[in-house]
Amino acid sequence: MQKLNEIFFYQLEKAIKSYRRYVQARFKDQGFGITVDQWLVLKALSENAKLTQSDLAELVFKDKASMTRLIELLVLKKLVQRAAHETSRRRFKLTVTDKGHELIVQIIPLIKDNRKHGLRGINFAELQAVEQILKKIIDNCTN
Amino acid sequence: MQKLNEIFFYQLEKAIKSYRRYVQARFKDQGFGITVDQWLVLKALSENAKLTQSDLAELVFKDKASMTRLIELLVLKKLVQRAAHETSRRRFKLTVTDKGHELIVQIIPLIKDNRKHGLRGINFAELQAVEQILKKIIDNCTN
DNA sequence: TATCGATAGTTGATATATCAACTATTATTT
DNA sequence: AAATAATAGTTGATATATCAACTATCGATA
Repeated sequence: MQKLNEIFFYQLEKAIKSYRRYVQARFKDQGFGITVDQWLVLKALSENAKLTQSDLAELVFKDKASMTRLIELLVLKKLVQRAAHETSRRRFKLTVTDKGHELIVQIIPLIKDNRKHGLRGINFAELQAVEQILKKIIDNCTN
Repeated sequence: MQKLNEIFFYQLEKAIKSYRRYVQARFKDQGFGITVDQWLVLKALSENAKLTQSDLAELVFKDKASMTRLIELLVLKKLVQRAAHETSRRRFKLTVTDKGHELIVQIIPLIKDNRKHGLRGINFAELQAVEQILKKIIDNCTN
């Protein structure tokens, strides 16, 4: 496997970081005052209101402490609301506010465009193939 | 391109983060008191002594300020030495110390094993194919 | 060679991530 | 039911990243 495996993970890192930077820069350009991670959490919450902070942490690969603070920021920005949970007093009920939903609607075209831009010149079959390999890597590293 | 492109970058992020965590955990287990980024910088320096701090920053996708501090840490750990540059008074001459070289020698088997582990079940052709696609993404996001 | 823009690196402020220790609550076991 | 384990989330300490403003030096050019 020669030298390729030496640079493979490097390229992997470079690809995702380039994409993140590109996305973050466009968020900023277009006046969306949130980070990529905040966006991911907001989106996840809007799709499933039952997610706990721990779930969200796992979802974006951070720990619970980081999630506490990330959500604090979303609340400060009035994009998410924290309220008492119906059944558990340990948990919180996290709800996307109207302002949050508005932001989602406004940002989605940009998100779609970002993906399109990042994947320009790559066809569906290729994408599928890469995804399978990414899954193998994830599996290798988490078991 | 259906839903796949929605999750593609997510998988990409998950793959590299899983790998990083795996590597960092093994560094810790085996008593190597450095971070993955510190390792990358150390390795790069050992292979090319002429690299400036700015070069190194670019190499590991950080800014110059971060690199200043990362190198401070490598110096504190006595793995790298900073000295006056022969020709330019703006630059520093960064040298891997004996202790640094020793660490490199000791850590390399682990590095190789990590790569092997992370890429288990993936053949060379697949790896090449993925790499081509990663290059496209990098190109798309940096131009 | 004097001027001026570019470059190498640092610093302080701020943002964010991570770890360990902790509280409060809920679930499980005996 | 009481004891214990597991879970959800927070906090403080620390590590690291990023940004903008800055100093010093170098290189190009007029």
